[in-house]
Amino acid sequence: MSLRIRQLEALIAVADYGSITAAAAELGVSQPAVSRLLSDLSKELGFVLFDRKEGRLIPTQEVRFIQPDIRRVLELMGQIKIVSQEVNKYLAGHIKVACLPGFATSHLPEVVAQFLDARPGLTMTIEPDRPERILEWMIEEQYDFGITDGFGNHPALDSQNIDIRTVCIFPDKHELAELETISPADIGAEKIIHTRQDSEFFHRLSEAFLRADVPLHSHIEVRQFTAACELVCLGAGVSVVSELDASRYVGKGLKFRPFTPRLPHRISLVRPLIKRPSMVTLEFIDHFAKSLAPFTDQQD
Amino acid sequence: MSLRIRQLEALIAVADYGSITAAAAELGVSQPAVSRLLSDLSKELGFVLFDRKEGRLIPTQEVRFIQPDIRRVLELMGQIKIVSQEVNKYLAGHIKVACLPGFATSHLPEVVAQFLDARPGLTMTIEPDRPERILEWMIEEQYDFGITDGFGNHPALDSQNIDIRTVCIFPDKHELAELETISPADIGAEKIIHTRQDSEFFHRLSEAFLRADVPLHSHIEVRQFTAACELVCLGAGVSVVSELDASRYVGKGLKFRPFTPRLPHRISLVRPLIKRPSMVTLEFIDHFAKSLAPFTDQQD
DNA sequence: AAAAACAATAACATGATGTTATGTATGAGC
DNA sequence: GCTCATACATAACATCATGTTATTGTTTTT
Repeated sequence: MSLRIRQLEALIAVADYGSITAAAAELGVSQPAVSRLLSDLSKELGFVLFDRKEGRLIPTQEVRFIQPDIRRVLELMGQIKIVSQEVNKYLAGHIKVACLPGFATSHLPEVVAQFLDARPGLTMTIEPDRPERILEWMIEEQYDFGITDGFGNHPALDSQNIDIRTVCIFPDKHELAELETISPADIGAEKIIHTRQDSEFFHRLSEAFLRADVPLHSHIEVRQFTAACELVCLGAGVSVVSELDASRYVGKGLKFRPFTPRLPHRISLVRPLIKRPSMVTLEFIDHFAKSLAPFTDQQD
Repeated sequence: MSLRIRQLEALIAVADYGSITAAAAELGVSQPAVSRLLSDLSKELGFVLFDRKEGRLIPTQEVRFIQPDIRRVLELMGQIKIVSQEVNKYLAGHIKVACLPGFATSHLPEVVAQFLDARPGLTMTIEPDRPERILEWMIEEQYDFGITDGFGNHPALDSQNIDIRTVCIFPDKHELAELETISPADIGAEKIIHTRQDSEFFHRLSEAFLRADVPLHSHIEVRQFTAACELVCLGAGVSVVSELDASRYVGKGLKFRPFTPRLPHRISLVRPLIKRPSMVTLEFIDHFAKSLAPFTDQQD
């Protein structure tokens, strides 16, 4: 038995309009077309579909019994069409993003919210974790897009590096505010809050101090720039962090100035090479990269 | 845009089997048929459906996004087919029955239960009410089948009368048990429990007493035979009721013997004439009529 | 590098679904 | 009860969807 969508549409239209002619008009086809759709359907189902009563066609009990299911089918078909078109317009779908914990709480939410706002059918998953896990996930193609620390290259990944400007942050009333830019020598006497000793960024920072022949008074070690910002606000010391994080704390207890030498903080936007990305994923990656533009000098 | 069921079936089959060839085998068609169904669908939807990975076809994000809806549609279509076939075998559907309150609690439930047992998809509504309302409902075609007191005829109704044998009931230990049949003279001294004075059955009963020149000692007036049975069990008197009801109380405190003269209790099985009945409704009416056979002498 | 498996394309048959033209039944009005 | 208007069914045919087989092109495996 082969029930066809068209037959079901005809059935419902006739049930709703009470006449084959009216149903045909509604469906935008000729009356005989509907006539035959119904007679075919009736033959296939094996029972009478309508009774005439005072000129109107009334569905039989049997039809009434299957009508709800039929309506659901038609409704779902319509929904599939709509959703497909939206997917097509890059509006619907689902994107899984893995990122560093810092991004999950500070910059990413706004970007995501804005992106989703314009795309009603779209949903996203944001999963924060350590850089190594993020790379693993990307290689295993568990996620569509990853935001992590700068790294070299991987044959299975398409990565795009972005260098975020870093700045020196200090408490609101600190006299460092009088300087245009801040160098290691300017903060040689300060208590320094910095990222983990084994991090690539701390390595470059201490190297800069070394070259300037300035001691680096390590005071507190944190994992995230955000934590450094909080501590600086509380007057615990000064730090060098990405402008991305610093700018969010302006007016909340800290100020910042450019740091020299430039020690850009490199992050990588990563996606699996093998897995063909959906259109909307590529759009989102692009959108995210653009959101970082105000904090970059150059891009590669 | 015209999504066709066949295309969706092909999509799901390929997604499930990971290969066009396997999907074609599953669908029972040739490989090129599936190939083209997919390429057509892809064109209509406007996005790529599958990626190759290690020889397997993996659905794209877009497809994964609409896959649940598609599966539901196919599932529902299957269900519609099955239900239609069951309706066809008189197994599924819905029947609305209106009946006298007496039937709703005593005889009808067993008949309905047995009927439904053999027809898993079938459901029923049982609505008890007064005879006049039942007729109204039938004329308004609100119900498929009515069980009511005997009545003449109505141009809008198809009715079938059934005469149920009536018997005299009395408490278990009553000496009436020694008689083969019971006549008005035998119970002239008893307290009589009977239906309402304005009921047709009471009219005929009192007429029988009158002809036998026996006084009828009206003791309690009830609306239903069942109530009379309960009262007789409690020793409140004797009564004449349909054998249908009496037989249900045997061993529960009463006995019965045939009553002479015969005062058959006439009930009518009614259905709307205009409304074409479903197959299963006709089956049920027939089934119900047969269930009354043990309690009838003749039928008309 | 060759063989095997798989998918795409072409050419064609058939069925589903549309059309127009026409016949038939049914309700409304006289 | 007759006639007309309306609605539905049927017939003949056009077109598109969907199937087939034959063949070619691509991957995967050996």
